[in-house]
Amino acid sequence: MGQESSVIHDKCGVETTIAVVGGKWKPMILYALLSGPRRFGELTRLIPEITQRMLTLQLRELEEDEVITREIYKQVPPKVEYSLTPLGRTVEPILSFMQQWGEHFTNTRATSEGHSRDQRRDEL
Amino acid sequence: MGQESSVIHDKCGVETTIAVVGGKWKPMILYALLSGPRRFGELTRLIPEITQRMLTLQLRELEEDEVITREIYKQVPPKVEYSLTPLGRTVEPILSFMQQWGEHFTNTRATSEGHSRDQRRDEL
DNA sequence: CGGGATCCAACATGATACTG
DNA sequence: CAGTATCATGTTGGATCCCG
Repeated sequence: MGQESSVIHDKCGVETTIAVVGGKWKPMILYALLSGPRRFGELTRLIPEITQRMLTLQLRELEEDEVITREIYKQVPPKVEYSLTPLGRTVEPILSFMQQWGEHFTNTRATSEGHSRDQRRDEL
Repeated sequence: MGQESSVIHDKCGVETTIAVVGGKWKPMILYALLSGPRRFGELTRLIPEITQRMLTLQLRELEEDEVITREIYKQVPPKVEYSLTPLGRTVEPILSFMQQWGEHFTNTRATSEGHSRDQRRDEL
């Protein structure tokens, strides 16, 4: 009883996943960290389009989510290294799945026809 | 040569996936459609918090991405039905993976400690 | 019933300059 | 080097009213 419409209160893990690994920059940041610890400056060079501001903000969020760690070496000039946590390493498979589905999606649509909603997701 | 920094131009499928199934409403809409075709009014009842405007916008995007179809029955009062396309049905597994990773993430963090970034993703 | 049109608030992101 | 601070803009979502 009470399932009259079975309303969806599906604040599901999907949202969580998107919140943690989604967005414009986090996938690239995480991808950059898969190969090992990186310094702030390295990340800006690996992801040239990102601003310092956004990199800082995204790194702080990832850190708060315990997906990465931030290690400060007390020295001059300053050195800070970012690394994936064990939890952070579990993102690799999910990113991989999302990547694959995204490519499948793009390929499927590319075959049958070619119109696009925003600025062509497959442009680069 | 030329791979000096191996810059990440990873406008990868991850972004595509997020663009198609991500966001605040699309997962719920897709979930609602997994069980079969739904009318506009049904969807608003299944997802009470969504506004008509957002439901319309999201449905249009999903339609343009060929994830769903929109069938208009010419009659009075008007009747419109939304259904998943075959491509749309392929989202089920990826949504499932994202769901599972999101729950794993939440559980992992819940055990060791309890602080949160935004308004607790696991609140409901 | 199933929207479209308009206006507005909130948030995400960008540009630029400055600092310990 | 690794940020912070400030300001401007873009994008998203909500509220409300109207229409075939």
